[in-house]
Amino acid sequence: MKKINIKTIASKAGVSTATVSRVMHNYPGVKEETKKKVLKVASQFNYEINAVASSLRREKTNTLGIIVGNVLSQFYSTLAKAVEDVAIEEGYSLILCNGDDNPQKELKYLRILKANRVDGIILTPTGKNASYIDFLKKSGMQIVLVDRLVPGLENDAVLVDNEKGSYEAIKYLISRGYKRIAIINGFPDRTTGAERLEGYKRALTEANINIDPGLIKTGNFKKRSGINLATELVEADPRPEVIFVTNLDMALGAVLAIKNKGLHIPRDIGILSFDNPDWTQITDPPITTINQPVYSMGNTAAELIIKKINKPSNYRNEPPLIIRLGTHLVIRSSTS
Amino acid sequence: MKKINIKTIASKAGVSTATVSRVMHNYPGVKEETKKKVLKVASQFNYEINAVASSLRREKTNTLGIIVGNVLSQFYSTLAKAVEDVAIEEGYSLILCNGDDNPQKELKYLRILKANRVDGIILTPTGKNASYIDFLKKSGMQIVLVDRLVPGLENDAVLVDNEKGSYEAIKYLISRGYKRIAIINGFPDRTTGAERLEGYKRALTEANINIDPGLIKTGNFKKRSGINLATELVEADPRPEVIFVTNLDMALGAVLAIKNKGLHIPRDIGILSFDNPDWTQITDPPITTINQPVYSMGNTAAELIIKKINKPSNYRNEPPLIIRLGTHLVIRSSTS
DNA sequence: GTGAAAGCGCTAACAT
DNA sequence: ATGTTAGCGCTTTCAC
Repeated sequence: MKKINIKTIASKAGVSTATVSRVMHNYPGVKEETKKKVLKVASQFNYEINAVASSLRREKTNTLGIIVGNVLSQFYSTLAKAVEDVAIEEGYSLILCNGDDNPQKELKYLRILKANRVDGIILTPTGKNASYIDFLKKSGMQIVLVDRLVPGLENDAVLVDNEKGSYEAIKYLISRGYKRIAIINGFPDRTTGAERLEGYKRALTEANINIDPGLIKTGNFKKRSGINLATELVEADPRPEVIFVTNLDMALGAVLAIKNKGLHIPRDIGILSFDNPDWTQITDPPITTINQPVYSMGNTAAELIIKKINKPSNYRNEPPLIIRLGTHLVIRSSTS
Repeated sequence: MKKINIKTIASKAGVSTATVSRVMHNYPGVKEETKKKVLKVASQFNYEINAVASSLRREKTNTLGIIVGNVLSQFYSTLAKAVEDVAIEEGYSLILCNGDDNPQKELKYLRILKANRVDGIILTPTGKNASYIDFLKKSGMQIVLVDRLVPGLENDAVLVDNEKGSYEAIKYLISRGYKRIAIINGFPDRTTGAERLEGYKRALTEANINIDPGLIKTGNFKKRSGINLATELVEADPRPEVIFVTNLDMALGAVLAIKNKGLHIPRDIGILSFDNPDWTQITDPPITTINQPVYSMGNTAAELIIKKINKPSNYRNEPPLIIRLGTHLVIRSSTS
């Protein structure tokens, strides 16, 4: 089948390529009759503007890139969906990249997205590539961070109030009589990790509970580390009364480890976790969680980046816009 | 900051643009010294080939499109991850589209991907746009279906043996003494729905159990319909002894509905579901599931499409390649 | 081993 | 209201 391009359509419709272009983009000032004629030919041939050529010429791709940790995690897939929903609404396509929370991979993807001249990048950063991100910004790329910040980089971001979320959760635990409260945290060099630990410490300190380094464990936000660290905690003597886990992948691991030891939640030990997908309702027992507005984060980030793309001048001399959304505690029966 | 393109690099390095192109693509036949010089300048400027221009010229974008139902569902996000893993390995980017199992949206996305001149499309089809998909194929687009087929369209596909998966599951239930076995199925016009129902019927028929239309419910693969249909089933008199649910989103709904009625699983009623994410291990009770090799499906589909892109002639006169992967039953305590 | 130049398909400024 | 045309940045053929 021979190639159909704007010239084909133009000649079949007896008009110039400029007119075809105008019609396809629904520009005003084309006679109704001409328009109809062109559209008819176009649909006859199932013609679509070649977005590659169009992007080259306009220096605009109408494409966004998103780099997430790993879409296998419900947190990130929700983020991706939220961004895609806005993108499609606004006429953008979305290139999906799984950075695996690996700084090298992140850098590789940033370069790929740059090469593809996406109009903007939404990034859940590892925290490591500040200088390259800065270079991208200087060369005109729009970037919005989600969930975390990059130390040493001033950039717009949409996040959750992690410190407060943690603080309130621990305060709740204390109010329920818990004293030996352990934490399984993720990477402390991720701002989420650092902030959640801060909230934990603040709540304990305010309640005059000693901060016991033996109760602070550091994992990598993955299930495996939840299993390992929960096992360590549970084997300690005395064991903690409750474990606060800073994301659900690790919490899943922790629950598995606890059950594996034959212990009962919450009678023998309690569990409280960040993140709140549907299925936490039907686990044994249903898990008390800190609900983050994940979809809203993605949505907000996408809307922000599109606004910035459309009117970069509005943001040029502004300080970085940091949007913090609130969390809320969902009390279920994994804490007594 | 002024724009850096191949000309900039060429002039700074004192060579022609052709040479820069050769170096950037690591073509042979460039003097080592020239190469070094060019690479040095390129890295100085953080230069990346403009993929948009390159794509236009080569008529190849090194981009794949994937249209999934909805990445919020673990099934689809796993698929997306599997495809992305292969894509990046092979030097492709991935455009993610959430078709929401809606034929109109699917068509819209197919057009967008066409406009973007992706090299191939991986699609979990709604089953509805056979003629447009056929047109795409005729205009040279590579397409691989995943999980389902499109009636009336001959196309390569990677799926699971749904009929057999269902059949074995029901046979297992019968062997455990269950007789009144209900099914909550998804869209019967999706091939997955149809095939899973077939397996259910075959197992019952073989065991000389009457097929009771009152025990066959049809939903839309979403949680809400799981809630509604399970409620209907549970309120019936006599109620079924076990419900076979054909995906996990609906099963989650069903579990919620059953608990809401104060019934105990599996004492009062059993549950068995397609799909097997990690968390089905820690639900109350852990759910007996039909494990599909979702990641392998995505992987296989991606590898296939890239092979087809690289050597379309190998596939030109072949009959459609239908790859069926096996499932296996994971017995847990939601069935007794 | 390297360079010159045409052209991929489109858009937008300008001309009519 | 519509047409003409230069040029976006790159790749590749052909020439040297």
